[in-house]
Parts: sequence; structure tokens; C-alpha cells
Amino acid sequence: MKSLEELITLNENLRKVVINKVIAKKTIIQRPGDIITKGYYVKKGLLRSYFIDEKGKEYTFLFAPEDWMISDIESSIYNTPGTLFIETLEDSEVVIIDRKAFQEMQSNSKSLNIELTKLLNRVATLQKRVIMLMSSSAIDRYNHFIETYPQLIHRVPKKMIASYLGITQETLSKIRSKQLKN
Amino acid sequence: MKSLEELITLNENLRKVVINKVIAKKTIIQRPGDIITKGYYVKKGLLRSYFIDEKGKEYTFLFAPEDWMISDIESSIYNTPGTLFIETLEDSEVVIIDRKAFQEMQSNSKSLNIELTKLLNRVATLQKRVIMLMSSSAIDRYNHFIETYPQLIHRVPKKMIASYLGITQETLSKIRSKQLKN
DNA sequence: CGTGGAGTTGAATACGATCAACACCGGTGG
DNA sequence: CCACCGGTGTTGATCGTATTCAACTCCACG
Repeated sequence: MKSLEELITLNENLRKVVINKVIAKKTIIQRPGDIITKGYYVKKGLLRSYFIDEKGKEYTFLFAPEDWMISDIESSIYNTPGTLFIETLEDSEVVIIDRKAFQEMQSNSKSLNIELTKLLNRVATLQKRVIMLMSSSAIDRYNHFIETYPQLIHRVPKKMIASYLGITQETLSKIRSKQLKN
Repeated sequence: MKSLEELITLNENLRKVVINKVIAKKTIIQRPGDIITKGYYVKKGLLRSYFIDEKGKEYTFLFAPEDWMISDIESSIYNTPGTLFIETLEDSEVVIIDRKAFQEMQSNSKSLNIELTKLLNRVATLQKRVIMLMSSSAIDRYNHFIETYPQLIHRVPKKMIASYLGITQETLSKIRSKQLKN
């Protein structure tokens, strides 16, 4: 991870949109549904992002100690409502990076934007996958899979689908036979 | 995901490094340890990336049907040996994207490179997290955590560590008390 | 102080893995 | 063209790991 100095000195335009801030511990600085999400570079202290499922269970997504970045990255860039909480666990000093900093990224070249978009899609996909693996049962993961990739069930051997879902082919087979009974 | 046409027409430099290729099904086109890894844009057919753990167990990382990209992305960009297998599941037509295409990305602005690096770190972290969640027991995940973030154990409430590892705080507590006995 | 959250421990339970046996093809060679 | 073989998928029995529920301790904080 690059140093703060690099981040704020290398580009004058970027400097305009970063703000230093001290935040007391146990402060929630961003909530799901927030439209304007920001990035936080941690100079000192400790931040955490997490989400809460329908049952109220809490899942930590990332810890960000000194020199880490934390943000609800897809929301920041795609300008959609956030899905994560972000809070301070300790008294912290952070550099707040506005969405404008991301927009800065997007002006130079078209092919670059395409690569960025691919990268971001990747991040989004992986984020969802982590959330699924942490919060869902085998049955829920399977149901989510057939909703998301309905075509693939017929094109891919079931044992590979099982290995994608993180379960054994036997378990997948039993799940499928139970579903048919309903 | 952007269309193939956009990808290859928008940038002439990029065009120089993409190659169309037809590959028969059940062909392994990339293996762990390969130094030169490539990106594959799927025009037709179906590809899969996967890894195999020490016990020989196989974990599917991504399916890539038509219009998807698949690659061992960190390896491509950081020029390090790959960690994933990539194979065709069906007869496929792909566009091979050379690492040069990625290097194209990296010339324009310094602040942009920093953003890209952050994104890539994020992807790498998430990839490892997915692999951990799929292939490791609670104990292994905990041990990996204390190796990777030794400072955090003392700064973060254990229940949050549990929620990061995808286990309950009770299970984490039992794991920890067992470790002390050894 | 004293109260509530964090952490621990134990018992009962549930979920998925493992092991094993077998049915069902799909492809290959005779 | 058919018979065989190997791999995929299914099903059942058993086992192990992690969850759930509950009770209790210990601080930290108000």
C-alpha cells in the first residue's frame, strides 16, 4: 500500500478533494443506504467495515489499521447506495477521499476505463462471494447460484458447481433431490 | 461487462496485443507456476479457473461463459507465477489479452497508478479470502489470521475477529483455549 | 458501585463431510 | 455396432466440526 505522502503530493487535483479528520472511537461514519460514500485512508487508529444480514447477524468485511484504505468501493465508484457499515474501533485520524478522486481516475483514456470497469466488476463479484461464503448455508448458496447463473447448471458438471459453492458433490446432490420434492 | 467490440476498437495500441483463438474443450490453457499468464475474453464457449489444495481437492474459482473475462489477475499484473488453473469446459473461442495490455494501463498518471494498485491489492486480498473460506477449517483460518495480522488480535474484540473469520465467537473461544493447551 | 457487554465453557443439536455402494450414461476400442 | 469401462451423479450410514442455547465470570464504563 502506498504511503500517504505519495497519495496526496503526487497529484494536485487529488489534493483538493482529500480532507484530514480526527474521529473518536466507536463512531459509525457510514451506513448502508448512504448515497455519498467515501474512501478512508487510515493515518492512525483502526477502522472496520461490516454488514448485517436479515437475521441481524454481523459480518466483518475488513479491518483497516494504519496505512490501509477502507471504503465501500463499488458504491463509491458506481454512485449507488452503500451496503456496508464503516466505523472506528479506536480514536483515529483519517484522510477522507471524496468520490471526486475516483472521478479523477476516469478521464484519461477509454481503454483504461474499460480495464478499470473490469477490475471493479471483479471486486464486486468477489465481495459478493465472500459475503455468500460467510453468511449463507449450502442450500442458500446453491439457490443463489441458480438464480445468478441459470444457464450454467446445464453446461457445467455438478461436481464443479459444488466446488464453486464450497461444498461436496454429495451434498449438492442431496440438496437438489430435496428441492425436487417441493 | 463491456462488449468485445468496445474492447478491441477503442484503443489501437490495445488491438496490437489481442489474439483470437479457438480452443477445444477440456484443454488446460494455464497452470499454477506459469510465469506468463494471460487474460481470456470468452467470445463463445465456457472457461473455468480453479485451484487445487495440498490434499488434492479442487476448488472452482470462476466460471466464464460468453462475454466474461477470466485470468489470474494478480499474476498478470504483478508478473508473478500464477496460482490458478484455467481450462476450457466447452469448445471455445477466446480473445487472448497479453500482459502488454495491462502495461498499457500504467503509463498515464501517477495518481491513477496508485488507485490501480489499491484496487489490485483489494482483488488479491479478496481472492485469498475466498480461497480461505472455501478450503480451510475454522482453526486454519484463525491461524492464518494471527500470522497475517498479529497486531490486530490485541486491538480488536474477539467477537469481531470471529465475524471476520466467518465463525461464532463461541467457536473462536474454544479454538483459542485449545491452542493454549499445546 | 452495579449493569451490560465480552468472553468462556458445557451440553445438545444440526449441517455438511466422509466413506461406501451402486445406477447411469457416454465414449472408446475391439 | 456393441460391450465394456471409467467417470458422473445419487443415496445411505456414520462421523466430525461448528452452531445454538444456556449459564456463568469478569471487567469496563457510566
